[in-house]
Amino acid sequence: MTLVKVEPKQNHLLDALLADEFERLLPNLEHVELPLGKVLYESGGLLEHVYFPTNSIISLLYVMENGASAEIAVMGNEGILGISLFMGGETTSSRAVVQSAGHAYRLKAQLLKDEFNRGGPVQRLLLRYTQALITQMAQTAVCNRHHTVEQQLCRWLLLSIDRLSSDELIMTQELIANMLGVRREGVAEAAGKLQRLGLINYSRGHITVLDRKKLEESSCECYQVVKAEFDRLLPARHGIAT
Amino acid sequence: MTLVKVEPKQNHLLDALLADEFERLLPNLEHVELPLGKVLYESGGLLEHVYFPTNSIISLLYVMENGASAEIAVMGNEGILGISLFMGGETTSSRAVVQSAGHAYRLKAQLLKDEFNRGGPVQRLLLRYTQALITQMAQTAVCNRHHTVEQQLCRWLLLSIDRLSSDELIMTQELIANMLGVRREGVAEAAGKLQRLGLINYSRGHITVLDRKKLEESSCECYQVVKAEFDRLLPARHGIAT
DNA sequence: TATTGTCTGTACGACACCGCACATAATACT
DNA sequence: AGTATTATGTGCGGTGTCGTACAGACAATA
Repeated sequence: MTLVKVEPKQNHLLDALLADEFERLLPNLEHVELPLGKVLYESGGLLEHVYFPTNSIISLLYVMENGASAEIAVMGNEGILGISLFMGGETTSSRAVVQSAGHAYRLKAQLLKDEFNRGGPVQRLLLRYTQALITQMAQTAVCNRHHTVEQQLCRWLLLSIDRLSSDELIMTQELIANMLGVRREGVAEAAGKLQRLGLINYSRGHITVLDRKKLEESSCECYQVVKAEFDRLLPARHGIAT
Repeated sequence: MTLVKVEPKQNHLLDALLADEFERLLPNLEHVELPLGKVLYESGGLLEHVYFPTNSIISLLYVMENGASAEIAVMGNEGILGISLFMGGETTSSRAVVQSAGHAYRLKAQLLKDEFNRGGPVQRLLLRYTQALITQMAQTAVCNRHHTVEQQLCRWLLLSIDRLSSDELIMTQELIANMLGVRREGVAEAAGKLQRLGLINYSRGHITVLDRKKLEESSCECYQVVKAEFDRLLPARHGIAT
C-alpha cells in the first residue's frame, strides 16, 4: 500500500464508488488538508461537504451541556463523513472533529445527494456503510456501559491504527480522554500499564503499537465485533456488486 | 386517540406509508400479538419479517459474551423493527425483544425491501426514521458513559410511556435492569427514590408515572435530545412530503 | 542555557456501582 | 388455608472512576 501517493484510491469507499458510474464526479473532488482538532461539523450545523478521509481520522463527538464529551463513532479511510446528508436529516446532533491529522477528499453536499438519489449500487454501498457505522455506535454504547478504561483504550487504539494503516498515532492522552469520555488520569494509568507490559510505547503525544496481538487480547470483545461487521458489510475494497 | 380500535393507523410510520402508494401492501399486513419477552430477532439471524408496533414496545438488546446486556435502542408505535433489512446488512448483531406486551403489524421482509428499492417518498421516510434511530443509539452511548442510574431510569421511563401513549408500564425491575445494563438492586434503589418523591408508583411489575413533568426534570438531557430529533425528523404523523 | 509551556505520572478521599447475601412482601398455586 | 414462587428492599465490603492537587519530564524558544 503506497501511502505517499495521494489519490482517491486511498479511501476505500470512494474507490469503490469511483469504480462505478460515480466516476463523473471525479473532477468535483477536492483534496483538503485536515489539521488536528479541526471541527468539520458543529452540532446542529448545516453540512456543506461530505469528506472521504485518506490518511486522517475523524471522530463523531457528542458534547454535553456541562462540557463533558463522548465519542460516538470514528471514521477513516474506510468511510465517509456526512451520512446524515443522504439519510435525510441534513444535520446531526454531534460534532465532527479531526482526531488524527491528514488529508481527505471532499465533495459538495448536493452532488453526493444527487448521486445517492439515483439509487442503484452507489446508494446500496452508502447504506451498507451506514449500517456498519450503526453497529459501531451500538457497540460503543455497550462498551461504555460494561468495560473498563483499559479495555476501551485498547479497542480505541486498534480502531485507530486500523484506519491509518500505521502503527503510530499522534495523540495526547488528554485528547484520548475526551474521546473516551473519561479523565486524562484514567488514560494515563491505563496507558502506563500497557506500556509496562510492552504492548505500546507512549511518549508525549506519540503512541506506537508494539504488540498488536496482545493488544487485541487486552481489548474487550467490542473491537472484534465492530471489525467483523465492517469486513462483512464492506468486503475487500472494490466491487459495489450486489 | 382510540387505543381500542386496532388498525394500521396506530403505527405512525405505517400510517404515513399507507397514505402513499404503499397502500397496495395493506392486504399483506399481518396483525400479530407480541407477548412480553418474545424474541423477534436473534443476533446474527435472518430477518423474515419487519414489525410495525402499535401498542407494544420492542427493545434492541446487545448481549455480551459473559451474558451481560445493554439496550441499544427502543421502538414503539413511532417506528419499525428491521431497518437492517433495507440498509443492506440483512442481519444485526443485536437481539430484538418485546419489552412491553401488545400488538404489531408485520410484513414479509421481501415486500418491504421491494418497496424501499422503488425509492421515492417511502424510501425517504424510512431513511429519516433510521436517522432518528441513529440519534437514539448515539445518545444511549453518551448516557451510558456519563449519567447515573437514576437519570437513566427517568429517561427510560419517559421514552417508554411516550411510545405507549399511556402512563402505566408492565415491567419488573429485573427487566429494566437488563435493559439499562445495571444491577436489579440499582434499579430498586433509584425507583424507590422516585417513588418516595412521588414521581412514580411502583408495585410488583406495575409502574405508574404520577408526575411526568418532574420526571423530565430528574432525567438527563438525553431524553429531550432524542425526543427533539424524532419530532424534527418525523413531524406530526402523516405526510411523507419531502 | 535558561525559561516557559505542554505532556505525563502519581496520590488521596469521595462516590457510584458491583456482587453477594438475606429479609420482607405480594402474588400464585393446591 | 397454607405453601411456593416471584418481586422488591436493604446492608456490606470491594472496585473502578472521579475530582483535585501536585510533581516530574520533555520540548520549544529565546
